Amino acid sequence: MSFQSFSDEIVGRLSRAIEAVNRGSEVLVVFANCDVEYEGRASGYVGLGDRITICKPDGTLLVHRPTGTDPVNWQPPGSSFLIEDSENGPAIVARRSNPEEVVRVYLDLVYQVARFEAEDSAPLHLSGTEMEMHEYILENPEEIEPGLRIAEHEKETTYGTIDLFGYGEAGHPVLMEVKRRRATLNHVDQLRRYLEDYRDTNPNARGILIAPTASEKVKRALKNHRLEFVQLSEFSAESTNLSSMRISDFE
Amino acid sequence: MSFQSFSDEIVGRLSRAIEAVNRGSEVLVVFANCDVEYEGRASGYVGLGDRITICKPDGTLLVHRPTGTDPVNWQPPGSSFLIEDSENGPAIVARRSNPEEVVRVYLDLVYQVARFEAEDSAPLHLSGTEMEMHEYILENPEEIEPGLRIAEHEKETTYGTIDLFGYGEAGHPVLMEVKRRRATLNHVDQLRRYLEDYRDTNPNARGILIAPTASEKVKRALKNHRLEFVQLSEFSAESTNLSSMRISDFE
DNA sequence: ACCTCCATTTCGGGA
DNA sequence: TCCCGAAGTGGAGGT
Repeated sequence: MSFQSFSDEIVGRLSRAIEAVNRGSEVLVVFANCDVEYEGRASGYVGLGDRITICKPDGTLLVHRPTGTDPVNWQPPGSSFLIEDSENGPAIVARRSNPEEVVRVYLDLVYQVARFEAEDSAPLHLSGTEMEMHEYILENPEEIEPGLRIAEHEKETTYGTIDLFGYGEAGHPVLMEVKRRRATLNHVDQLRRYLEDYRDTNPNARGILIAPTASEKVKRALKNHRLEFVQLSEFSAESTNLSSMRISDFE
Repeated sequence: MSFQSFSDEIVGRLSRAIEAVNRGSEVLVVFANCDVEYEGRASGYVGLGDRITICKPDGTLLVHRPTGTDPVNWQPPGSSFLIEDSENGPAIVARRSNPEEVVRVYLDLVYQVARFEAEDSAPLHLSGTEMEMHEYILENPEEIEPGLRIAEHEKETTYGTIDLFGYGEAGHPVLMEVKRRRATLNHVDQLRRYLEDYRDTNPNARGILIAPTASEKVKRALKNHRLEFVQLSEFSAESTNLSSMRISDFE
């Protein structure tokens, strides 16, 4: 079998498979040695290597190396696929507009082509998010401080959304920024930004950063700006034993 | 063929494949109807659906739905794999510590199992990054403003790293924060934070946010804090035609 | 190991 | 559509 005929056969198989992907009915997975070219918001190139290319029916392209969580190249949902038979051999092309971007996977050697008629409509249930932390605090404001009364959730202001807004025991407004993981200087900035408007009119307005942990540097930055830190690590489902939860707990 | 024997056969094939993955020599890709359980920093569950599960030799697990760029569940590099034959059928288990996390892919129906002895050591060359923007400004400071002299790149301070630090024509210190895409309020915060120390001792210290675009709100926020905006969209490789670049330009 | 910040971030929600 | 902020963010680079 000459290279040309091999290439023709592959191109035919890939073209038929890509049609099915563009119709929205199948996932295409190609195991191949390839190099990849990208141009769009940035531009890039990665030389020959063994990779797994996935074309999803929603127009997502993924090119995965044998290492790492993130694809080495990709195209977000909404792209359209095309097999180009260039002089360098067949290439999987994924193109989108807004922004104009194109990824070309030049197939040097195709090991395997797999088509997968996949159906998946199950919702993902995720627990331990920041939103759940909000809800926990709404139901247990005393965990933040005695006498705290929470008046608003996701309060919109000119310069962003305050996670939780309320009033302390002394009646002063309290702005709360909640983080589900270790607080950073950025989070301090965020809280300061929200608070600015309030302190203009009410110098006694308070700001509390709520997170499971914070470095000394972050705590110092908070102090310098007359902001407070409240540690809150355990919330909601933390105590429930997930090893005993399955479908029942999520539906 | 009874279900039991089917399961036994699959478990055997998967176990042998997982061994190869843990040895670091192969990628395993499983096309299956499955449900997935995750517990770690958060916890989650997604019901039955057709998905592609990828086990990489560096200990990365990916579970991909037929839609979306991101996996519905995953485990970062460093995890170790195991086939568990539970009462619910065989499951691919990926576990890691620090943080302690586990993902279980319960295989309800396996359509296909693919093993891929993949070798990939090609470096990724990416162009159009923020670092390239820095370099462009270092070489063309006049694009920011006439008379600007840049003294330091990535200048470390107590509260973060200043992208570019220099002196304006009048001799005042100039702090620059560079963004490769549209500037946000967060970026304004970042610049303000860096500038605070300087304005304590030198009220004439200036701050410039450099980005291709910024919303009116961001520009207003900058003005309110006596900060400046400089638009810089074209830099370095923008003019070079990538359609004519291939291996030669990257090596 | 911690800190900091970029990313072709992606994704979701609201105006 | 843009804007804003979370994410099980991941990943790199420095200390």
